[in-house]
Amino acid sequence: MKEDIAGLIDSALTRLQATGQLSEDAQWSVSLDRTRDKAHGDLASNIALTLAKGAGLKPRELAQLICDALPASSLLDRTEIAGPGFINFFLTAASNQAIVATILDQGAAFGRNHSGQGRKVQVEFVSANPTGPLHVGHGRGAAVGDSLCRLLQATGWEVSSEFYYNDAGAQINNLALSVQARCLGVQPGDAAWPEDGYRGEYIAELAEAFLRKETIEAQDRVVASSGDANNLEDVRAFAVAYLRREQDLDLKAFDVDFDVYFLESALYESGAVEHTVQRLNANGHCYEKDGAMWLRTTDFGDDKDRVMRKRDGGYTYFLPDVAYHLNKWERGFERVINEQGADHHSTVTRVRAGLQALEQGIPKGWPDYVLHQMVTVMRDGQEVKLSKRAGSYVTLRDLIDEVGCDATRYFLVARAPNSQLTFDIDLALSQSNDNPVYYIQYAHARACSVMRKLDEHGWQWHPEEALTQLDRLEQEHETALLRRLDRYPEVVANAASASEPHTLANYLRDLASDFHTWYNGHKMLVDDPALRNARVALSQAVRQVVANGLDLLGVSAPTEM
RNA sequence: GGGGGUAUAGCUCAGUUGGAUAGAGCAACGGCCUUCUAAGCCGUAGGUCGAGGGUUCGAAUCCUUCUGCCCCCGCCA
Repeated sequence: MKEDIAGLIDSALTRLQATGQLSEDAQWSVSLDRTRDKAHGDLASNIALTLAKGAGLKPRELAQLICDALPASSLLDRTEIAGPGFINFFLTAASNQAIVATILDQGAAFGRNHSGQGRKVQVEFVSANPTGPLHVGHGRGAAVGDSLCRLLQATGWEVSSEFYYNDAGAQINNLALSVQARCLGVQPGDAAWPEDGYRGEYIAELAEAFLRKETIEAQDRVVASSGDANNLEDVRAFAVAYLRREQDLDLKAFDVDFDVYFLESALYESGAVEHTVQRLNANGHCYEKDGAMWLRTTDFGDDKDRVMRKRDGGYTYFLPDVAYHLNKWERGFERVINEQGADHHSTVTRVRAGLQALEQGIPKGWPDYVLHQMVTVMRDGQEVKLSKRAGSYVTLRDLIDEVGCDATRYFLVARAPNSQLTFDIDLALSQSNDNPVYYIQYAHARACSVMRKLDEHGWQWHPEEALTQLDRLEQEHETALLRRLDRYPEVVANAASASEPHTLANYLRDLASDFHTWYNGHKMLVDDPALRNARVALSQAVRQVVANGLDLLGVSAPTEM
């Protein structure tokens, strides 16, 4: 639709060039905006404003010339020149109504496109180390990352989702020591409790399971406990498997899964870390200082150089990070999106710098990052800071158990990643019009309910006939709804390319609102068969778009509530 | 001190990538259920878009300075 109108403007301008009213070397790219105010028509262009100066004309005069030169089109009802020189386009009712046919025809495919052209993209998200249950921040990462995957898939990319975790570093050692202490009856606060030990209740549960010699099956491993608390290696292996399984279950309850689980330890085993060091060294970007080996990341935009190999001979996390991303590049992902908490933002420049230092032809701004800000959980107007099991933070599981998967996902994905998020438990729980999740789902359920009622009346809906009767959709509320539906493909495309799933959440809320307004004001199941057919068709089109959109957010679309 | 993010209605937040009179929801107030689900709808009220300067036909949006809040600045991840 938009392209069609843009094409008309284009030919008008070319015509003006031919008649000499516009200079031969004038250049333009037609921008068309959907209008905010329906008094301004359906689409508006500022083309006359941008070209007026070069043409030596007043914007409104040029606008008039363009309008006069527009080719005739059945799409266009009329044009108006408004304000400083905008051209407003009023579409014919028929061209607005046609969207219903498109939606019913394309069904679940409506809104999807092929702009990704099957190119490979990887989305890495959550990537929590197995040292405890997932917290709300991981939940935000999971909701945003998973929705991003769905959006990229919907726009023609070949998507691989990945979870990276460290199963061997200092934090894991700390975990093992904490579990071991619990096994030996030592509690947080005791003199023998390890420094910086994990104090949560789950450590005690883990210790008990270890002593009971349980066998743990996680997504990527099976580990049987030896029950020997003196063997720290046994404890470590068991603890990692135990917490991996717990995180798996949390993610499953959140309806999120991953194509690949990638272990940091694998980078050591395969020699990738060593290879990366050699490569950086060979390129002359390293130096020794204070007994450590440094990478001169300042050569690549970092604000200070970074240690790669510690004084004790071990590597910092930075080096495996670089090796890991090199590995991603070698796997052929021309696009990689890392979804992480904003507290990791300092790694962005560092990793990119490390990749540049490899001199492998990796693009400067690669990979992409989506960083989400902190989540605050509120209940009864008070900030909730702790969960009993985790000790120091609110777990994702707490939220899912309390408000459900749908509401949790929606709330965590409905805000711009880059803004701090307040998760209001009372709001997420409320089954009222306060709650946008139910508001949107209710729109879907209502449309389904209409079909059931239709059946109860003994009526049939005739889709093919309906498509010839769409001209009966002439109410103002119906026009608004049609215009809204028409926007959906652009919303999906934009949410995917800008990595902003929240814009889709907002759209769905607006769509639901338009639908409820219409539903409340106009009866669908009227006696007039043509009108009834047309309205049911519109209702079904809305149902389809709501279902398609919710699916991209990972939220269910119930048929009744 | 340095870096990043952010600041929009009393509250939670949008704002179609620079467009026309800045929008929703909640909270407040007033209406609508013998009619397809009231988990809904309609109306009223609410603003110096943190502050100053700049860029241009046009700025909440871009640049700059300042202020507040959040995050990071480890040979932890």
